[in-house]
Amino acid sequence: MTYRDFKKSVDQAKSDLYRETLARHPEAVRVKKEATAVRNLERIFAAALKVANEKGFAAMTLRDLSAATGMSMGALYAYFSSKEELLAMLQEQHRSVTRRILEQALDRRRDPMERLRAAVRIHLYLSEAMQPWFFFAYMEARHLPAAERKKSMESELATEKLFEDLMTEAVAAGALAPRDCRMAASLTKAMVQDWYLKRWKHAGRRITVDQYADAVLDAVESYGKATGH
Amino acid sequence: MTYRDFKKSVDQAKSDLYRETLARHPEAVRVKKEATAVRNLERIFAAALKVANEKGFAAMTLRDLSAATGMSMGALYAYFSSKEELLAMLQEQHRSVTRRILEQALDRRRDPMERLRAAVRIHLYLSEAMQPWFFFAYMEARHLPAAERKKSMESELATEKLFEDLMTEAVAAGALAPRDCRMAASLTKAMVQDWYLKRWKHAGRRITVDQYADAVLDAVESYGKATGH
DNA sequence: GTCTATACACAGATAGAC
DNA sequence: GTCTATCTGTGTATAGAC
Repeated sequence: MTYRDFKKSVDQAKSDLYRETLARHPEAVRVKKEATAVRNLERIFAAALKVANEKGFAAMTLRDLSAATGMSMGALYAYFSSKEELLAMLQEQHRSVTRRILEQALDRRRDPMERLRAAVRIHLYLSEAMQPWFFFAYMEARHLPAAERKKSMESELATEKLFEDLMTEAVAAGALAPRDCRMAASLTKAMVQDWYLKRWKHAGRRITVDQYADAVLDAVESYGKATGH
Repeated sequence: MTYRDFKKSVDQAKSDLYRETLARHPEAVRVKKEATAVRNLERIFAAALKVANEKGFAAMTLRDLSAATGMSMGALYAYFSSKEELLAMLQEQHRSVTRRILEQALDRRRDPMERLRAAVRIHLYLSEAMQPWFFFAYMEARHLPAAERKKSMESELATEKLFEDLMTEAVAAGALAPRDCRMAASLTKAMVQDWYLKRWKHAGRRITVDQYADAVLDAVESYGKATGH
């Protein structure tokens, strides 16, 4: 699979997700007509990510958001009841998309090494298709209230655990040499995250996500083939 | 060299650095007695890093800072003329420490592979000794005005370029197999940064900086020994 | 549903006593 | 040098007309 194929399937799934978010926050979104609500939520989320990723969520004022969406502040408050709730909605939507896409992508594969490669690749592809979301979730995690922050940490550790388990399986199957799989997974995660945290750098070097995925997988496999001391 | 040895030399250099910062901002710091100025700048910087790394610099109010330092707001303003200038002072001090320590540590070594190992290790040690500074510089870089942000990006790219050049030298000397050294340096930087960005995770696993450095260098060397396809 | 106008709180910054 | 008291702008949030 290449990034092009992947992106199509993600784009299709997107509008469903807005309907889900509406269903999850019935008390917050006061707008009743679903079509209107979905369209405006999309505008609000897109504008919020754009502005917040430039100057930070705390520094983004609701007047900024009003200007960026073309909606009045009064209208904005029909879609969330406080700025903090907007933050929670953004984080939650991000987590649910990530979970869903990763799960369904790994479903059909069996070979451990193939599953490991797919997990890394899909994670990179998804972060490319939804870069603003991933960047936002990473940078704003510490501004969440305790309960939300915990969810965010767990979600991150789950990804890492997935890498670790797949590596352990690959070792058991003889596809990788014995290693500290938890450390290997941690280092892999760091390389994957750099893709969306430093996008300007990679873009300036004209690196595509496919090339980056190849490089990361190459690093993982050569680390796993050499003998640890 | 281990982390213990390294930390001593850094601690010694620290008070010099406050005197330097004072010299660089004569118009901002109105306090004339050097000993007082150094002592209070130290308190202010430590408190600012602590609070800002918890809730973000934008969300930290000067009243927070006043409470954390035990100084009044009036007193704080004797050490900087605006919150934005405090931000610039913090970033600048971070950059100058990093530059100085890295340069002096690489001075005496000649063998390319040894220099590469030292560069990675020293970078990790320094980020450990000054974790709050590194975390702060990374997370707050995008809130800087354009000119400051440019300096910050250049400083980061310089570190990466150092890794790249040392890898290129190591390849030329036959110590590493031919590879895309820029990509290898980029991946290495990502692993190094993860050490101070996700400290809670590594601390929870009881990983020491020495162990982490070994793992990263192990990854770099096995990547550099396998033949790229 | 969306707008304009406004309430109220709290931020950064300073003046002037000590 | 440091404090307390205060000024002024701007932020979040809402009320009520359309």
